[in-house]
Amino acid sequence: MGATYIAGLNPAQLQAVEHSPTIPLQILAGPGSGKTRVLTTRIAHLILYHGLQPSSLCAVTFTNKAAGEMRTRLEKLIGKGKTDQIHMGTFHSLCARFLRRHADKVGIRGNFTICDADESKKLIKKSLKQYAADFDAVGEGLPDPGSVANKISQAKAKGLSPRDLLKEIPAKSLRLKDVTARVVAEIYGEYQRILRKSNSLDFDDLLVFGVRLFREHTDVGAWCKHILVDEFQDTNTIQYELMKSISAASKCVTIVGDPDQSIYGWRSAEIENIRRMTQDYTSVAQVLLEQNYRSTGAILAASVAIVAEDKKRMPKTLYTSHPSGSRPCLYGHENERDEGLFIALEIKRLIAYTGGMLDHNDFAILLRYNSLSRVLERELQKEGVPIRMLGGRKFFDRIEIKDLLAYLQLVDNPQYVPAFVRVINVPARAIGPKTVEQILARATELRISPMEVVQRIHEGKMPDTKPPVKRKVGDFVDAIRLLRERAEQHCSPSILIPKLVQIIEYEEHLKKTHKDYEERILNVEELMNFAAETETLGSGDIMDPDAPAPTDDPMEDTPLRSFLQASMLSTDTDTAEDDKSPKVTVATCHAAKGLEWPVVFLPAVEQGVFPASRAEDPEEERRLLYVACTRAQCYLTLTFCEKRFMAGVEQEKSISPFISCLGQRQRTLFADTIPDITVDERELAAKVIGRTLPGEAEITQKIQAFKDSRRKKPNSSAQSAAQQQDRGQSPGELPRYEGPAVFTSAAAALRAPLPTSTSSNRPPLQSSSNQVINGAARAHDKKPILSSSGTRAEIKSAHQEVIDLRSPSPEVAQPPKLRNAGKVDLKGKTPVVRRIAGSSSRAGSSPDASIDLRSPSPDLEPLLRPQGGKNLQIKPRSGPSSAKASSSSITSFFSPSSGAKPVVRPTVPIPAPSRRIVAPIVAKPSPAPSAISSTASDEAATDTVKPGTKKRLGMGRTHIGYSNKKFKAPS
DNA sequence: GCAGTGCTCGTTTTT
DNA sequence: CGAGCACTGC
Repeated sequence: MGATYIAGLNPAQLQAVEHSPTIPLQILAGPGSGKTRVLTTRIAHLILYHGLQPSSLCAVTFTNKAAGEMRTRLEKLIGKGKTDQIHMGTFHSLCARFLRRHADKVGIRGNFTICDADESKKLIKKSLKQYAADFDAVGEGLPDPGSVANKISQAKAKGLSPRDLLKEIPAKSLRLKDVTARVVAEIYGEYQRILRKSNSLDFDDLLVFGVRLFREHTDVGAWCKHILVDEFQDTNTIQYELMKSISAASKCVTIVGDPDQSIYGWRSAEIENIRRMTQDYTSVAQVLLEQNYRSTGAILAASVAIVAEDKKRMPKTLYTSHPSGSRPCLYGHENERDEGLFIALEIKRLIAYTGGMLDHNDFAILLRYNSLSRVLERELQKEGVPIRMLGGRKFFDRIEIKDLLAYLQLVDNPQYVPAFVRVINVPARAIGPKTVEQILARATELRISPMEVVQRIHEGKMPDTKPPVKRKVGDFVDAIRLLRERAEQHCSPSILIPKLVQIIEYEEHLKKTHKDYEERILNVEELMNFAAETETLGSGDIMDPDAPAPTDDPMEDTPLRSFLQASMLSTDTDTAEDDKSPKVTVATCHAAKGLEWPVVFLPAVEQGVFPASRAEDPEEERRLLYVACTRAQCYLTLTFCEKRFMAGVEQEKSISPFISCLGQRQRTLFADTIPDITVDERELAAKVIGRTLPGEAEITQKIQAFKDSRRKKPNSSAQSAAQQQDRGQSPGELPRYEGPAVFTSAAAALRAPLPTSTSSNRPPLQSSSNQVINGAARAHDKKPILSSSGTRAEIKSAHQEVIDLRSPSPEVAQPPKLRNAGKVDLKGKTPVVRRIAGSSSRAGSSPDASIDLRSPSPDLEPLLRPQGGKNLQIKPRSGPSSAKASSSSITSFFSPSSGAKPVVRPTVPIPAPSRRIVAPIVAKPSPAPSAISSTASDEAATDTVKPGTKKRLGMGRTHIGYSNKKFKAPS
């Protein structure tokens, strides 16, 4: 069939798209293999070719952002009209949507409030206090409410009730573990009762009640003819159950997943679900997408080498059609400030050396956890590199936002106790904790909501209350009542919020209670913007395709209710950003899932961070590092420090075991110099990301400008000392790290044990055609890297080198224009002012950070014309330990459980590499021991691609421009 | 009842 | 180092 939407798919992708709609399908897709494209194309195919009604399809994504992405792409394929009819969203948002409409069927009310994690933690904390005696009895203090909340959440994720939990605990045991478990079970029960009384569901409840709804009322899900689930490796048990119950009628499911990218075990995700599915559904077919279109060969090779160290992992094969490119860079620094500065300078350098082909949007810095961003933010800010923080709920977690939302929640659902408690005394109404307790007690006693209690007090129907309370409560009750009337008339939140702010005089309250009230008022305005957005976008992903026509039923959806739901279910990652100027993305590795950037930095690749010191599953941490590495298209840089401040204490750090366990292969996989951006290198990068380079003249000029800008800053210590004094500064101020062209001690230590070429930035083997990277390969040599003794001298001397190259920081030289300049506290306190969001996926207007948006088709170009020229039949590869790896059946991909169902494999020949590199990517002893400062091997490296280009530009390896001092080999 | 000060504590990842 | 916490004095 010549359908245009199918054009450009490779055979495996085509297989997945065209696979029979009636046979359950698993698409096992490696990173960058075009899974989102396959998924959307399959949806289009189901509609356009098989004639399924859009409204009979259900597409589930892991985040709202991903849903938005999918929506954008589908609109291009099948138009907005059809796209809007598809039931699309996260499991949570889908459940919320159906529960609103069928609330009565599961014993709740349609105006239920979604209780966020913060409020549920508060509720749990309160309940917990009653159990102090139980813990006293075993000589312990109270456990952390957060951990209790976690345990409850885990129970729900597995579909366990409080009673189920109690069953597993030995009665009357006094072991701490059992006492805790018992208390958790009891609190769980009590917590649920409170939620019910509040007409509220927490995040997990959305799924629990969702399953109940679809399971017990099969008519509710009867519309569903096919359900497609993305990121299936990250689904937990209850989500799996949900998928099952939604597909109960049709039994038609398509899932996409990658076991290697399973990084949500801590949230009870079960990779096992992939295997379970093959048992629960009949004749499950499986298609593997192994062709990577995202990254260069060198990046993919290093990434796969990392994840392949997981011994329990099912080996598999990945291909890339891109050339090898620069090896990922592995770089050590003395401390995190150097690290941050290094990254800032590298970003500038790469922008200059690509002649502006790359802008700030093309860079990402991925962190193991958020707190690592502090120093980084500061360093980048100092260097004038603009950043955006991606992810988290920062915006919706701000006090001023929570306050206003609580009011609105109370307006919509007067039973919701957490909101009542939060705002009954905001602004201050002289109703302190004690009074609140009395009101709550009263409510319990009378079996009414606390809101009802104050209403009665206000109306004088509640005799024995102190007179002052009655007076104070008046405004509050009136405000809520007024807003409720408006809300019921479908008044939009963008009108309700200003009204609310005005009635309760919220701005005055902010001015009185917060120093930074200006910022907070801006946030309030931002909330109004968000409300307006939610309305115009038809409430985004929570839109209901077959919503009934508006009626006067008070339980029907109001704009306010949609708005509240959107607020609770969206992170600021998926809300649009107003400032569109290019910025470097800073995100956690988790938040980076599914995204890609031309350049990725990975700071703090250290023991205790990767894996995180309290991580439970080290293999999951390894996969996380793999996920992070595979986000990069052209350049990947891992950095680590010798020392890092953690918890206010300076700690000695060593490189991550996930890297050091690679042993000698580390040297072939990673470079310890930054990539030399030659003409060829630039062209390669341009090709990989599907862009065109500016003319050489322009590039040369940009490079010159960059060099000039660096030169202005003092480079040698003597010079800098002089300049420093010229400015009247005292010497001995913070030294400034001037150039990544120098090795710090840690990097030197990396080199030390074995002499190796540091100047060639290319892997020993390279090919401009397809490469095969076989995950089954394993390193046999496992020498620890930093432990080698006798290298101290080298460390020292290299270290010395660094110090010499530093120059003092001219504090005056602040970067000219910073994001939010003026509002930002330059001392580095919370620089977050307004909603700092991710790319505007919903609007689809911002090109950054979204797969393929940037370069829709060129990415897939190689698919059509495999460089090798010939289509080779895929065969099990032979070679060291790789035989099993490439065997291609369902049984080999997963645990070889015997009960495996028939397998459908691509029967079409898959374009295979014309030249293969079979891993292990050769642990050849590296050629030139003396190569540390060798230009010769440098030349050799570039020459392999295209000779002569280098001279033209006249740059050596150390050219980098940060420093005129050439690095010398330690003698 | 409230606001300010000192203290402590602990720092993973998110729908 | 920073954000939340409890305690204190008004």
